[in-house]
Formats: sequence, structure tokens, C-alpha cells
Amino acid sequence: MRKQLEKTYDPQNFEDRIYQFWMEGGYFKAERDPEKKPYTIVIPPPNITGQLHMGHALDETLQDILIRTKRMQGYAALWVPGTDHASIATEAKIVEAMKKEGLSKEDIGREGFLERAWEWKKQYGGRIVSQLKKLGSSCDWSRERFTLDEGCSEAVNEVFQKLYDKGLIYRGERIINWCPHCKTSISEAEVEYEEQQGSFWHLRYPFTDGSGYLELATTRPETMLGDTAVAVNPNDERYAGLVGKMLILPLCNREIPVVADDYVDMEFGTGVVKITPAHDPNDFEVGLRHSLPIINVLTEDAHINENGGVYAGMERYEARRKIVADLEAGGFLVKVEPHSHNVGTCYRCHTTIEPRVSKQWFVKMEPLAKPAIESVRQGETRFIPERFDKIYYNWMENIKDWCISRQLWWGHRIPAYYCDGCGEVVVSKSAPEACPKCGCTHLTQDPDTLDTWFSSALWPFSTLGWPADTEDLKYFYPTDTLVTGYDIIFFWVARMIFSALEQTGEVPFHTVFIHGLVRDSQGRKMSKSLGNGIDPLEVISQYGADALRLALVSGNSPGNDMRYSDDKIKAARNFANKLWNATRFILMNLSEEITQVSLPDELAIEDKWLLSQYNRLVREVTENLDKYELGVAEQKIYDFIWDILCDWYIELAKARLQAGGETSLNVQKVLVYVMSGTVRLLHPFMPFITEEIWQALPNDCESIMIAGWPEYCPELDFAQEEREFTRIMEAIKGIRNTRAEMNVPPSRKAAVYIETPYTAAFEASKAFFEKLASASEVHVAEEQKVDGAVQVATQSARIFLPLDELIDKEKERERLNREKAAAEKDIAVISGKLSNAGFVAKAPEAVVVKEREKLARAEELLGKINEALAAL
RNA sequence: GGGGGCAUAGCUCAGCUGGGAGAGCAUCUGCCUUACAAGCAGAGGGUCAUAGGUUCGAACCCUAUUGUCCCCACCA
Repeated sequence: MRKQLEKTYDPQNFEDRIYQFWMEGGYFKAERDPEKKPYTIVIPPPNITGQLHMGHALDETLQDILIRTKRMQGYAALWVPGTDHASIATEAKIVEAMKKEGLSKEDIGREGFLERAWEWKKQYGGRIVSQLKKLGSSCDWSRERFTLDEGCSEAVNEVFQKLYDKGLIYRGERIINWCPHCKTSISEAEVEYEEQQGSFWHLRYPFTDGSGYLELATTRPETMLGDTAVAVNPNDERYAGLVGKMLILPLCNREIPVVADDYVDMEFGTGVVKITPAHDPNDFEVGLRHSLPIINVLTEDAHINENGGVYAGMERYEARRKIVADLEAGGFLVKVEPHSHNVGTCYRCHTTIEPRVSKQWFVKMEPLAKPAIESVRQGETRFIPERFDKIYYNWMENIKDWCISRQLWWGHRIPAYYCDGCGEVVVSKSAPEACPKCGCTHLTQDPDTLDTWFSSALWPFSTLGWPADTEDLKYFYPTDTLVTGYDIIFFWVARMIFSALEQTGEVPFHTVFIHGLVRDSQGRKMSKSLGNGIDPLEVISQYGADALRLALVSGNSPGNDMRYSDDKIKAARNFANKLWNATRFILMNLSEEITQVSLPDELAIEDKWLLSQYNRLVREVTENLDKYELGVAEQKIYDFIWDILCDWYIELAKARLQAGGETSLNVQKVLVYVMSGTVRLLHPFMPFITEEIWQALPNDCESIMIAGWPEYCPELDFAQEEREFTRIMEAIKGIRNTRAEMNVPPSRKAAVYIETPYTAAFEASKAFFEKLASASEVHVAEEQKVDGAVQVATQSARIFLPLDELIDKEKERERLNREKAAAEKDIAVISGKLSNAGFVAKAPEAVVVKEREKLARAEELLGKINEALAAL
């Protein structure tokens, strides 16, 4: 007995089972095969702290579509999975959890903390992975990696040492962005600017000689504690004589000079700027130029430090209030204006960052950025859509040195060691035994760890075994497509490109396929604080992973944001149901003797009509997928299945299936052939349902995953039959249309008289009119004369429906006149074109021919309508 | 300040290199036609933001304008 499908489509019944089947079958495992071409994708590793969200769902779906397609097309397709240790995010979570126990990092120490972190990883790191599996992701789990695993760590140390030896990594006192909440430095890329309403405090700093004062303005009055100068523009005549004079810094009673620097904008404010080298990037630069002292006045958690005199110990905003009050009391405050400005915040916790001078490790970017820009310009890596290369160039061309040290414990510890004896700095991928300079054996490793993105930057090659020259690396690298959101081009994509070029001499991937954000139904970003996030797992349990996947790709184009809505999921689920039922129909009508997929020797016209369109679908979908036009490909499959296969062909097939015998077997074969091919085209999008269907249909292998990709067959191109059968369809549609307008229920059958030059074709299609156009009997002739009948005009036929008692002559005339007007308008437009000498002369021949055919058809149709009107 | 996206049916969006405006949802009408009411048949609904330009021909290419969203930079 042939396997049948359950009566209703319920993905819960089979999605997990099928994933299990795939895992056990080892279908995700990529083998190096010299006979095959490799195709490689590395996953953007989700954070171990993370929960699957819609952004992941989209990202994974796109990757899975690509990898499944390539796998079916015969590539050795490898999708490398893994997770990211996410140093700052994970550390924050663990600290938070410890806080509940009343513990701090310092209480348990570095070792104890790391123990907890690994425990955390063990407990939660697998969660996101199991969630990826629910989506159907066909990753090669045997190659799963973690950014902090042994191999990745080795790669990190290797790269660090290499860059250091080349002088591309250095350590220095620089002004960096400091997050007082995370208590670590962060890179430029990790600062997010937010528009905030603040104030502009106008202050006056008196001259030491009592000759008045200088007025200036600031948005951060508390930083005055660290002021070491006041600057004016050298060309500013207002202050020409004042440069070099000394001022008294209010509240601190420190003497500071007036310096001249081009940085000052004469037009802005009073043209006088207080200079706080320790806490402002621009001031820092000014300070360097004028050799000003650097006075740090803030602690790690943004309190005033011991340099702040009486304000020491105060929280930064508390100090601000107190300082403003004291300035006002001392007569130093001129006025306060409301002022909106952009404030830098930490991209992780959104705490306002403080620029702060401290000793950190940096990657020198310029020498690395240059080749990275060049390789994209040369097209070695291309962005899809193309416009994102501008964003990439813009960032790369203006890149600043990358601050890579973090004052965190969870991460790759910086492989730098300081000699306790002589202070020598030793950078080495493995811990040195002794100081190369003084021989002292006491060396202390740098306590800091590296930016998480430092290890992610190596992901495309570290996961394949680099720095070892592994077989995987040789075969699968460089990878092919990187799929990611536009929001992490800077963080990740750019850094992978320059890292790969520097370390491997090759681009890490040839294509970057960029997608947008998944927003809520109102277009807002999904976020925890808004509480508007949709949990993909809940959607999956309600509608199935296939429906979610389909909804995420349909109507979506590369690089554009999309909105999530319940309607989309339902539409996708309905489509799955449609496919399910179409398959059930086929199986219910399938004879035991059909055990394989093959076309019958004799094809009816409607078979050719179907096969020809199917064949074109194969070609177009393949092309669209090649061009990363996933949404377009999906739309075409959807339309083919629903409109062509279900609404037309299956309905057409019913008559022949009922006829039995050879006739029925032939239809069955066509149905199986087309369905078998169509589910393969659809498989990358909806892997579960297509596998379930594949296994129920006659097939030549146990899983659709190893079934080949359908190929275009020139011998299935039946353009002639397509055109011919369209005539029948038009006639059927015309009858349906007319009956609907007249409100004739389908149960009210009527005789159909068809006047057409194509008598043979219509004669052969009588059954279709009975089945699809409520015909009680069908008469075909080159000429018909039927009185008191409604007339339907198509370009190839005039059809009479004797529904006398239902005819309202007046309405009928109106209807025909509307059709006449439409036809006349068509004719006018087309003949206008054709009488345009320029068009006929310059348009491609094929286009002109097409227009001529159109005109002929329209004229034929008009003729039919006129005949109908005359007979009325 | 610089750069970019978007503007197409009531809503959400497709529309590949220029060649007869599409889908889903919503609305209206009629149908339990034995695969599917998560369905079937039909209908209505668009100056493709505006103004120019290129072209035989523009939703698509160019210029400007308006609206809107985003990214980068950041004047203290």
C-alpha cells in the first residue's frame, strides 16, 4: 500500500522527525570531493547568550536556501556552524547573575569567574544551536566551532603576534571610549550616538592678572576639573593679544594657559574652548600639539577621582550639578542654554560613554585597510546589493586605529607579557619562559582580553583549521557567500576582509549577501525594551518552520528591511497546506504500478502546456537563485504551484483520471513528474514539507536532499501548444466571467455553443468546458447560429450560452460595449505605436512582430464582439 | 556637514539588463464543484511622489524638487 499523507497539514507531525532523519543520514556533512566543486558558507556565529530572534531566523533561512540549493546542484556544500563567546555581553550577564548572589567579579577572582563563564557556556551555549535546528538549518554540525575554542584561540594568538611583529599592533596611551557600566574600553565602532537634550553652560575663566576674563561654553561642566588650557583660533582677532596669557581655573585655582589652535571654530559659541585632554578626543589632540598636561579626573565607573579635589568620589552627574552650583555661587556662570547634542553611548548597554585617556592595545588600520579597499574595488568580493560597497568604502577610507584591548576577563587574553624584572614587553603566541632581555623568569601576562570582534574577524579561516594548513582549508577556502545584515558590515564584514587578506592572502568570501532588519508589523525595530519582539520558536510551533521561512523570503528583496506580520505567516502556511493537499490528491489517484518518475510516451495538449511552463520555471528559478533573487524565485514557484498546477492542471486532470486505463496512467505520470520536480525547486525554501512529500511520492532516493536539482530540458519546450491551449483557457475564463456577472450559480448548467476556426482543439477539450465552465453539453463548429443566447467573445472564439430566461438584453449590451471600448482602446494604442516610423525603424524586430501579433489578436477580438453585438 | 534607501492598489510589498502595471491581505459577488472553506470561481481598485530630460518607447536611466527613514561625521 502506498504511503498516504495525513488528511490535514500539521507540521508538528513531521518537522522534528525529518530533522532527526537528516541528522542520522548525515546529509549535512560535507565531504571533500575532488570531483565536486566546493561551496562554503560560514555562519555569522550567534552569541552564546543569545536567544533566537527574527533576525537570526531570516539570516539562517537565507543561508540554508543557498546551501541546500548548491548541495542539490552537486556542489560539496559546506555550511560551517558555530557560536561567538561575545565577551562583553556574556560577561555582563554573568556579572548580573552573580550580583543576585551578592557576589562581584573581584570576590571570586579571575579563575573562579572563568570557571563560571565556561559553566554558563556549557549550559546556554547549546540553546541557540538547538533553536537553529528547529528552523531546519542544514549546517555541518560535525564541524561546529566556538570563537573561544582551542583552534580559534590559537588563530587569535597567531594573528596577534604576527601583527605585533609587523608593527601593526601597538600599545599606547590614547584617548579611548570608556563604558562606565561595562567598565571597559570599547572601539569606535561600538559607540552609538544618540540625540539628547542637554544644556550649554556659559562660563567665565578670569585672567591671573585681573584683566578680566574669557567666556566659553561647555556641555560637560564637570570636565573642567581636568582642564589644562583654554584655546582660541589663531586667526581670531578678538583674542589676538590674549594667547599666552594665563587664566585661573575656577574652583580648582589652577593656572592654565590660553593657547591658539586651528581646531577652534571662530563662528561657534564665543570662539573659546576649554581644553580637557584627558576626556575629549579633540582636546586630546590639542593637548598633544601644545604639550599640555593630561589630568584624568574620572574613575572607571565615572566618579570623580582624587584629582577632583572636593568633588572626589561624586558620581559624574552629581558632580556636574554641584560644580554648576558652585560656579554660579562664585560668579563664574554666565548663563545656561538648552542644547541638543549627540551623546556617545555603549552599543551594548547604552550607558553614556566617557572619553578617557588610558593605555590600550591598538591595531594600526591604514596599512590593512588599503588592500581591503582595493580587493573590493577589483571585484574580488562583491556586495549584493551593490550599494553596500559604498558604505564599506566610506568606513574603510576613514578608519581609525582599532582599540582591541578590553578590561574584561571572558575572552582571548592578550598574549603580551611584562617582565617583572626589567619591564620588557614580550608578545608571544605561547607564554615565554624567561625575559629575552634580562632573563628574569617572572613575567606577568597582560590582564586584558581582546575585543570579541578580533576573533570573529578570523572566523572564515580559523574555523577551517587555520593557522594549520588543513585539508579543509585547502578545499573549502576561500568561502563563497557571506550572509549577514547591513548592521554589522563595520563590525564584522570589513574586519574579516582585511584580516583574511593579511593572514591568508585571499579574500575570505567572494560574495557578501546583505539583508535588512525584520521589523514589527508597524515598522518598528523589534526590541526588548519595546517588548514587540516575535519569538520565532513560537511561530514555528504554531505554523511550522516552513511557513516561517517562506514568509521571511517572500516579497523581500536584498538589503531591504521587511515587516513581520501574522498575515504573512498565515499566507505561507496556507500555501503549505495547498501543496500538501495537491500532493494528497495525486497520491489518492496514483496507481500502484507507478513506481518511478517518468513521462508518458504520449502527451496531451494540456500536459505539454503544463510541462512547458514547468520547464521554464526550472530555468528561471535556477537563474534567480544564482543571482540571489530569492524572493523572485519563491514567488515564481508559489504562482506555479497554486495557479498553474492546482487551479488549472489538477482540475483539468480530473476528467482523464476518471477515465481510467492508459489515459489515467498518463496523467498520473505527468502529475508525479511535475510535482517531483517542483518540490525539489521548493525544497531550499521549505525543506520539511518537501521532504515529507518527496518520500511519499515515487522517487529514486531516500531523501530529497540528495535528489538532484531539476534541469531545463529543451525538448519540454512546447511554445506552440502553450499558445494553443491558452485559447481554450480564455474561452473557459470568458464563460466563467460572463456567468459570474449574470449571477448564474455553477449548479445551473448550460449548453455551450462554440464558434471557432480551431474546431479540433476545442472539440478535444469538451470535457474541460463541462468540468470547468459548467457546460451541460458542448457544440463546436466553425459557424454557430443560436438565438436568444448570451455571447462571449474571445480572440479565437465566439461562444453562445443559451440562458434565455436569464438574459437582460440591456445589461448584456452594456457589458459587450464595455468590452468593445476596451478592445478599441487596445487597438488605438497598438496601431499608434505601429504607425510611428521611429518605433518600426528602431525597436528590435521581435518587439515589432509582437506588437503586430497583438494588433491582429485585438482586431480579431473586436470583430467577435461586434458580431455579438449585432446578433443581440 | 557627508552618504544612502524608500515613495507602485485601502494595507504590506514584488517588479531581474527600459518593450502590454503584479502578489498577499483587505473589500464586494457567487459557490460545501468528492485534494484543500487554511478552499474554488469572479469583480472592483493604481497620473507607479512631483517637475523636467534622454529614448521610437520610462515604474525602471539622468537632473532637480518634496516627503520619509537610515548610516557616517560631529562645533566645545
